[in-house]
Amino acid sequence: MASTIKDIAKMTGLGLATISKYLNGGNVRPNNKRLIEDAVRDLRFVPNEFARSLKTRLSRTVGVVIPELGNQFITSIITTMEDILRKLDYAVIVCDCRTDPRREKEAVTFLMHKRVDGLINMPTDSTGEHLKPALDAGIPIVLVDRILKSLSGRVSAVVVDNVEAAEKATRFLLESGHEEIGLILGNEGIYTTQKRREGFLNACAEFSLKPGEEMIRFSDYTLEGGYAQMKALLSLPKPLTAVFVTNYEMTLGAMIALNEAALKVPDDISVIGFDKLDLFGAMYPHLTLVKQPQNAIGECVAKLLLGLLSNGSALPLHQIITLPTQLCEGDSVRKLKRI
Amino acid sequence: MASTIKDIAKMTGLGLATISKYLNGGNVRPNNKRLIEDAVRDLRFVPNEFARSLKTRLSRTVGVVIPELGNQFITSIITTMEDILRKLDYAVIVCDCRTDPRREKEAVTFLMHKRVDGLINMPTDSTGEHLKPALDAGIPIVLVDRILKSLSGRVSAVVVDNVEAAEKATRFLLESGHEEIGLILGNEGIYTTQKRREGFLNACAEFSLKPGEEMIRFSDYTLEGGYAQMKALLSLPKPLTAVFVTNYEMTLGAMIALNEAALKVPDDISVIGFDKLDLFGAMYPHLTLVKQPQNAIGECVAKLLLGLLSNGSALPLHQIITLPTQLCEGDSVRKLKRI
DNA sequence: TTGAAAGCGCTAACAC
DNA sequence: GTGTTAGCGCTTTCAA
Repeated sequence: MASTIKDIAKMTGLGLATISKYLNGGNVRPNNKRLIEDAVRDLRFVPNEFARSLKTRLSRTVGVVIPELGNQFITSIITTMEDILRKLDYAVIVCDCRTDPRREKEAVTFLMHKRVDGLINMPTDSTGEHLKPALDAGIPIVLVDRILKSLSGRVSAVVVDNVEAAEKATRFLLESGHEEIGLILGNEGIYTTQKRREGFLNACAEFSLKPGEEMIRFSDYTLEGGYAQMKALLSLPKPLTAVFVTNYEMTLGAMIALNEAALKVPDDISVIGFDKLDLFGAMYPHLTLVKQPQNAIGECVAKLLLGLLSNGSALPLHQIITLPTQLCEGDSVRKLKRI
Repeated sequence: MASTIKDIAKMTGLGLATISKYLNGGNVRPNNKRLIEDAVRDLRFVPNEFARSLKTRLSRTVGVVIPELGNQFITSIITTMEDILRKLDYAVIVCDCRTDPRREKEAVTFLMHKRVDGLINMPTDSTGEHLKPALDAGIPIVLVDRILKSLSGRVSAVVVDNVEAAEKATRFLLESGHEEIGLILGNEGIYTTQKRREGFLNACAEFSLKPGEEMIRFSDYTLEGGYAQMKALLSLPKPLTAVFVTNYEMTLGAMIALNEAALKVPDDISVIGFDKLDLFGAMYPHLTLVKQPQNAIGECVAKLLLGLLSNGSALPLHQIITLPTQLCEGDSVRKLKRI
């Protein structure tokens, strides 16, 4: 049987309140402090979180709802967040909703039943409907990588500047003289997809270019998807001189498709990829790529939520943090003309 | 303020016990059942898990301790488990210990403080020291993909038949006439690495072959690692005719290295990879590979734990479940001789 | 600074 | 089948 503060009270002769106070960082007489510490050690006392939670109504637990665990961007963010949160004694409950809005809604309900103190969500459902119950219950929410207009001002969010990222990458290709540029995007309708598409089109417009719809491929942010769409791009009547792939998995897939087609990068085709500089930077040719600050994103999300959680009953000041991306130049883009 | 069963008692005129009983699946008079159901709906009653846990000493939560989130084998298993467990109302707390035994031990302590009902662990520490406290506390444990001899009989485990898997793959290469076979393994000292190495050597011995140490490369189960070790293998004085890569990420890395070296599979070199049939099966050439039953592993783990959890106070019957792998033949192995 | 006492919301004897 | 009651182990007034 595990020991309780009652046992400590008995052992030290002190009252429950004193012990509880000390355990929660309050001031007690040095002598009593020693007494309690000794008893805690001797009895191997560990506070019962159930009782504590029942009283405080706080679980020291946060829920994370994501579309898919098997994605390096998502897992790297979770790893960072989890690290920070666990250090502060917050447990992280992960719910993979498999890009299914119904499952996503269920996950939110589930986490509310588990009485999480806060919610982190990379939304699949773009209506934000699934978060309403949590919002009504006053549970602080931080969105990751995606913004939900319908929830504006009621949740915090951390995103990167997707439009600028795509503009920079596309502009780099255009300035190198490329005009036949393929674009491989994620799921249509998703925030990042829209923004990256927007950035791509912006840059093209700057150069008075209007890429055909067949050059802009929607996919699903998976390796298989990137592979398939790259194949599709290669089978286009008018050959591309360059391609911009907008996440890590799809970049990998696209590279595999290029290798299979025996196309040399950048001689036969130029490529700009996404994320995992350490990896793509180690390969030859070094891939030119858009690098998202994944660690910073995870940190921001964790700290934003922590801020909201410690905010007490004061009404939360929700913010949207936009982080910059970096265009890391490698050797995968051929200069078709002098810049 | 959330409603409680007291509110339901007031509203229905029933006693607390009746309501609690009904809520936990007990029998009540049909009329009262209706009464309670109506009240639950009207009051939007949700049982307070804190109070329930305090009383039952059960958290309906399980902890998962893994070496790394960014690994497809691990995340696919977690996804499957999480799905099954959540359906039964178990929350899954994930702790990524980054292949660090110290962090792993901390994770176990953390999860015990959170009072998880059970523990799932893909151990980094091969002594099993980190699990002792949980074992002493009587927390059911299921090991994934690795066995800890020191904990024999005190924990359950789900593994695949790694020796046989490596034997089959290696034998396939040998029977095709290959004699210069490279092997890319995971971290030295890890269970799966040892077993797969053993299987490889077994098969070689059957053919009276003793591969040089330089052909057996230890790595770390990452894409980067597979890439680097493939490069190393390619720089060996005596060229290989085949290579066997023992996980998904390293297979991907090895393929990239081969592509960079402009080596054609299987003409220049034969390859047997690991996992993700859907992916490697879509690529050309179709990779011949060892396929682990990832979903079945996740299912077994979840069900094994569930079994232990519902076992009540009866002393648990721990078992080791060994699942078979499959050798899926593609076009990536060249026949050097008629079989 | 300390201690007594109330109570968080639920479950589970136990008596009816 | 139902209701009364006594906790589970903690925090937190409040008075000393």
